[in-house]
Amino acid sequence: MKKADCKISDAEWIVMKVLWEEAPLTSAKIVEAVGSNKNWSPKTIHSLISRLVKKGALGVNKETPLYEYYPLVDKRDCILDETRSFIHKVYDGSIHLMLANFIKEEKISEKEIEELERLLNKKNNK
Amino acid sequence: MKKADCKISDAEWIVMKVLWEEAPLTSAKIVEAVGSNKNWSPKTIHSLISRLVKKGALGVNKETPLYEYYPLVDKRDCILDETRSFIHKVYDGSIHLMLANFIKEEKISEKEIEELERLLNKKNNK
DNA sequence: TAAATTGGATTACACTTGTAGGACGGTGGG
DNA sequence: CCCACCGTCCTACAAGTGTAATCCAATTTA
Repeated sequence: MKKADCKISDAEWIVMKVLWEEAPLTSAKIVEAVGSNKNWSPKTIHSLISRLVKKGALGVNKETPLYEYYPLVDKRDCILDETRSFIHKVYDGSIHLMLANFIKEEKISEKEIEELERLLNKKNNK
Repeated sequence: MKKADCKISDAEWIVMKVLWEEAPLTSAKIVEAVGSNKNWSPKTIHSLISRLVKKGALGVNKETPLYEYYPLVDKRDCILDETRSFIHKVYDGSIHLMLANFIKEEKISEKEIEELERLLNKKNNK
């Protein structure tokens, strides 16, 4: 699981999330898992899988009769990357600005607020 | 200032941020403002400006000898859009998951933590 | 005033992305 | 045993992006 430069596009993320949830999977399984929330032709999903393999984000086990695919990049790393580039683009890199804006703009339930407060507290005491 | 579908690319965001900061500006001014943090040819910046005009994200005042450009889309709306699509891609739309992850992963100073707590509090009491 | 620079419009060009389709060979059902 | 369908690999193709260059007219500069 390398960090690598995982440049994963929007559509590809959907496939990756499936594999991060459960792996290895055959392409049929992936198609099935994705199918529920996206209306793509299986061909499209195959394309995405191939691209991800070529990019080095997915690995393939060719021993099995039907190839099995599994992630080669770490989900956490990809999330961090994606997050950083988002924050950089929109907030000029200011995490603080971003969090503040979020808390202000988005509707969060009271329970969630309490949990976030708890998290902040834990962080503060560390 | 319409909300419109502001599909602004990474590079274009840099230009928009300049104009949201101060407008209207001539292209020379924009080039100058961008120049400091990006190493683009002025030509590149002109291209971006034109695209933004074509997209309807920027307006032009052609009365002045040198055209003056200004935003037609609201910054806040664009941020919200961008944010939503980020959260949807990475966190399946869960704002809460996202905030929690942030607080966990990123290094935030103690002062910032306190301010965030203050914000959360205000939100909670509202 | 002639030359050099700049601004705006148009064009360029390779790469990525979304979204498949076609060819070919293996597998499963009748 | 033969055919239809699925998985793989390759190809396609238009739109969007990053990153300019060209052409022409206006403007600044020597």
